[in-house]
Amino acid sequence: MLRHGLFEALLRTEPIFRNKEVLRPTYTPEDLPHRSDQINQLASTLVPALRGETPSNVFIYGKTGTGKTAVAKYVGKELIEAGKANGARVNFIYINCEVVDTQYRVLTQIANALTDNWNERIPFTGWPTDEVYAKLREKIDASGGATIIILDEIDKLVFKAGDDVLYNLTRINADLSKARVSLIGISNDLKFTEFLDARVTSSLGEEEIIFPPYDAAQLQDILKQRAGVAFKEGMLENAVIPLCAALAAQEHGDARRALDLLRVSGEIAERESARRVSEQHVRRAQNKIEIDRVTEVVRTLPMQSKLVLLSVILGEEHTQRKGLTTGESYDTYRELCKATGSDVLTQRRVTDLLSELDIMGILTARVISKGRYGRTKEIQLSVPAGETRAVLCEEPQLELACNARLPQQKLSAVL
DNA sequence: TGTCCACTGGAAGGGAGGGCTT
DNA sequence: AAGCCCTCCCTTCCAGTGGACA
Repeated sequence: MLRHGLFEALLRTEPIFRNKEVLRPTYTPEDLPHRSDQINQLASTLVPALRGETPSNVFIYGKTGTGKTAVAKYVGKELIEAGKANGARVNFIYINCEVVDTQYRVLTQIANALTDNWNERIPFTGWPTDEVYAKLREKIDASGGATIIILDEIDKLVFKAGDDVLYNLTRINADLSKARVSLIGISNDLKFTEFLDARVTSSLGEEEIIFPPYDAAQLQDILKQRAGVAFKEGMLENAVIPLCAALAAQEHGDARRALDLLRVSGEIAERESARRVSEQHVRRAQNKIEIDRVTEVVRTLPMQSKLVLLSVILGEEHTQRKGLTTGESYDTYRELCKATGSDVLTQRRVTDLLSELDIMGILTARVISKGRYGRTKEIQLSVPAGETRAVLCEEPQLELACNARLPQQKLSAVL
């Protein structure tokens, strides 16, 4: 039967958002509060591009959600404008190395960004790498002026493909006659520089810009600025923005997190047809974001890790207490493997899988000594059992064990 | 005080699978 | 196609250990 007025009822409720898009991480705002130092620093490093000189390469470092990408894109946009106004040719190419993560793809991406003509594009596979490099050189030279290349999440590229690309790109100026290239590397992980050739490190790090985390007050400013555009007038209770800022400040001052919180709070309020967004909505949003994160992590776990995790959940259920020993969870795991027809790994391997789950924050495992009764790890689930179990149940192989459970007596005999 | 439990976690190495070169 | 190397996942082996208990 059709429910009449299903959408009418929803449409009648006053919308809370004016423009939700400005709260999304992909949005680059016109104005970046508390980042003027970094903007100026980057701009003054790049300004030689407008004078026909070669700008230094720049390395940008900062934790997630500190505005690195936004600042780089913002300065890029301004630079192109200034170039047009002053008759200087400036190319600005943004590459996210999490997506474009091999030498071939990076070079192709840059070359194709400099081509308007579809027929001249380099195919996504097929060419020898040195030929791509030669073509790229030719295109950069043909385009002339300055070409600024942003390599975002550059650590991902180095881990995946090594530093050959960076080595080649940092030396490309020597092979150019009419044009100049400078690189901006962005990373939230400093460790990756250990894997770089010393020549690449010194060349890439000619200039360094550090993005410190935002504190709670700065996050409030950011939220206020965006909330003004995102929400309709008077839709936020006074406590909402300070709370979002405080919660995000606890998590290493991540602006992305703060904006997510605000957006999800609004969505929850809207779904409930609430008149305004309240503190309660923020708390619920915090909870929802955390559960979504866990759900995503658990869903993408390899099969054996899922088995180990499920055996911890089942083990806690059956023993009716928090905190299992390694031996207990391994016994449950073995039963579970038999019940699902999976391979049984050794205890040694399972301890490693447990440690991995510990590092991911899905459970906590700490070494305790029970004296006479040996030394072991005490393993506790640190995520909601119900939701986690529901995600594990999605796996066809685990569905039965998850829902129908293991044979009761068999398990209790073991435990 | 020494014993001994139930492990921990390092080291070394096997083998499957993918990618690259020849 | 063959050979080689690398990475990942895993096993086997084993020395080491905190602290309750005799």
